[in-house]
Amino acid sequence: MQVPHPIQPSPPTNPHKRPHSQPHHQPHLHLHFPQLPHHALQILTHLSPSPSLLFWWNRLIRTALRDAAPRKALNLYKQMLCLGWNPDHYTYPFVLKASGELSTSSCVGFSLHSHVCVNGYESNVFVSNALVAMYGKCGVLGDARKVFDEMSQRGVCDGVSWNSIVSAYARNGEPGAALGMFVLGGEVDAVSLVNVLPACASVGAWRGGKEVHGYALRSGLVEDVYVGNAVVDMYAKCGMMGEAKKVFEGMEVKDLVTWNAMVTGFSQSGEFDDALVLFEKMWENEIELNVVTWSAVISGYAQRGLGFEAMDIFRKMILSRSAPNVVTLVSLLSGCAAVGALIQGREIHGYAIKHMLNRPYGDLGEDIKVQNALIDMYAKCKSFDMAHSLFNLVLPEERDVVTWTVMIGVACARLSALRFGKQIHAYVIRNRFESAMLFVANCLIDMYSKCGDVDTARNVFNLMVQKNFISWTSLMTGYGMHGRGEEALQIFDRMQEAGFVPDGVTFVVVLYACSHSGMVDRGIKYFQTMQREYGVIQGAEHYACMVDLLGRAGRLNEALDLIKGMPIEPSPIVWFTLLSACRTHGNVELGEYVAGRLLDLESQNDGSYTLLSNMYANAGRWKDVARVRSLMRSTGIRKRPGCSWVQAKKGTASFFVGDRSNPQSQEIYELLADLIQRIKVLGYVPETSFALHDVDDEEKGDLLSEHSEKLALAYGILNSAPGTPIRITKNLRVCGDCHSAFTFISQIVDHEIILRDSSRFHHFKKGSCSCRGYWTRQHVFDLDIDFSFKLCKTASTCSQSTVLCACGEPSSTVVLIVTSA
DNA sequence: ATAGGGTTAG
Repeated sequence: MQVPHPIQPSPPTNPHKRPHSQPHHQPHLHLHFPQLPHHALQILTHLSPSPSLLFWWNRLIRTALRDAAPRKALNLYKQMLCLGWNPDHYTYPFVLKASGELSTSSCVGFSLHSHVCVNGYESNVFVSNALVAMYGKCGVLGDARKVFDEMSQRGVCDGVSWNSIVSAYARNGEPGAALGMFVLGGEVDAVSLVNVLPACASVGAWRGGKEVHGYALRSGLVEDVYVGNAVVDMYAKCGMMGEAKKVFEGMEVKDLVTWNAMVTGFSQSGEFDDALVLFEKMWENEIELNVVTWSAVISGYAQRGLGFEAMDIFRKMILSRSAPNVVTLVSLLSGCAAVGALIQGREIHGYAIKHMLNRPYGDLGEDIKVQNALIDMYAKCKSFDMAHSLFNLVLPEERDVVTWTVMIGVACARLSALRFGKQIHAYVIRNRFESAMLFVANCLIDMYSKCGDVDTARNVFNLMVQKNFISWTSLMTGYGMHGRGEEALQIFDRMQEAGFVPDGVTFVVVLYACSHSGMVDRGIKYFQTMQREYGVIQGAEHYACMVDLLGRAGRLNEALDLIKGMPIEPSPIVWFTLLSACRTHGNVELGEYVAGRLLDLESQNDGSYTLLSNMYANAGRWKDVARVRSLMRSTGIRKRPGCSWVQAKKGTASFFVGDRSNPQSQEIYELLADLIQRIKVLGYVPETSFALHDVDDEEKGDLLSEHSEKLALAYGILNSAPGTPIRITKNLRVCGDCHSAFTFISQIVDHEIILRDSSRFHHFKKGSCSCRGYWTRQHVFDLDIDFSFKLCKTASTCSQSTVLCACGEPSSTVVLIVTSA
């Protein structure tokens, strides 16, 4: 075999083989480049290792990386080691990048790190920076920080090192730490901004984001399209689509990511119509769409329960030769599941078999996501046999928590929650999978607490062999949620005895528990000691808790002073809490001032307007109520609709005001009319003033009896066995008239009624009501997630995977499955 | 001759 000389493989040996379209005088090196790797590899495998030829290996690996084939790059590296070559300081940055891009397992990364040390390249700044980046991408924050700290001790950190560590924190759910490192770091370039903006976005720190935007404008870095895109995305994620649009329109250079960020922003902020308009525009302008664009639109439809529309987009996508990926298919399947579209689901299954699953070099971790979505889809389409056989096809070692969760949802849908819990225990014991055990048990604690049964939550907690930080916090939250502050604080003490160190979240829970249980002085004490003794920095959330604590006790001026003395910018939630307290205590003057501050910050939030209007209504200042309403009308801000849902034998049903979409609507309205007649005899008087808060003036009379919570109650009564409790959830606060009606109704029906709304629990029992609890911002956010349930066309066809799609968090899914079991 | 940090969809 004749081997060409490796040093000059690129000049063509036969110029006649060149394509005719290429003029002869062109430099020909790049023309033959695509063929190079293949030959070079053949040649290299026949040569004995030598440092002067190492360059060719590096070049091969670089080519693989550029071709977006990280696995190939790592295989080449393995091959060169097997053939006895020694990598150098150029090789490592390449292979580290490749292993970061795979990021499915940090094992490769760890062994590469040890190779680096053995060969003595850890002092090379390029190599160390690549290590930090690799660890960041693999989610091994501790090691990323270790490498960074070693560099920093040697004083060799440069701009790239700082950017790498910021990126590591930002992409691993530590936006606070990312921002901290950004502030500490020295020089700021485009990449620094692109790293820090998503961190701002993920915590809604739009004020900080705005400053970064300002800096980008002043420094001229906005010209960089990556920076512009990150700014657009930051505003979009903070729900400030107006700002996002302004930046978008001002950008001279836009790319596909810019458009995609806008489409996603509109879709996620509830302005899906605008997203579609933009999508059409991209289509008209013949912008080449990629998988992200298509998936965003598909998931937009799927999240709204519009499975058939999602399917249409999918077909369009295939026709335009875009390749769907795992994200696309999972969104699509959840859409099919939502509308019970079995035939379309099968179509996607066929596509998946042909193009995705069982690829020789496919990523198993990705495949399982499609498998899970398929199983879920078949189950939701009542094709249980198919779901079972698919489940059996998944190898036991590949099954993950989601697989089991989906299957348990199929297998034990009719069992009570407790039996479900036992199944989980059994599965966990069988699989000796402690981390999942913890995860599920923590979910159970959360679920039982939210269902109003904190004592069972305590039992789950007591039975846990292994507890982690979340377990303690969840139970403490459960007690706080039910106004059992003393018990919450006991858990707080015991948690520390068990060796767990409280963090910022713990103190939010502690302060809220104090707040709701009226333990003002103890709350103040914890607030003062948290920083001094525990080293936990007081954030906006803690100030919000304190404002709530003082506000509930009627100490409004102290609350205001506290806000004025805040070392950080008061967030909207802080002002909102004070406004809420002003309404409770009827302090209209202060309320007006606070509302002014709040609207300066968040002019788009319908909640602020509603609170203000309710405050005026409580004070009987109807002219002001009308003024707020016309302000809302003129600025185009719409009050978000009230929605209630209830669990009964048939599953979960949900209702808007005056909703008639439920098949049982006629019975529901008849029962409601009957109940109202009967409670009027007992002394119930409809309180029409409350109607003003929720509906337009001209409709107030009639619609009082059609409030979503009343409809949900009637449905619950129709579909529950006598003696069983009825559990209703509402996304907003329950209206005063409904509260009074529920109290009377609980006197004449054989059901205890537990209503959870956006502020607390209400237990109605035999003609009396006890209200207890509090909600943190997280809880209200949970309600928003549940609210998206209703966005699915009808409750009976809404699936858990739709909700999974909406909230994107498996823990919520587990909770929802348990709740509906 | 060759190197490290970057945005969007679930």
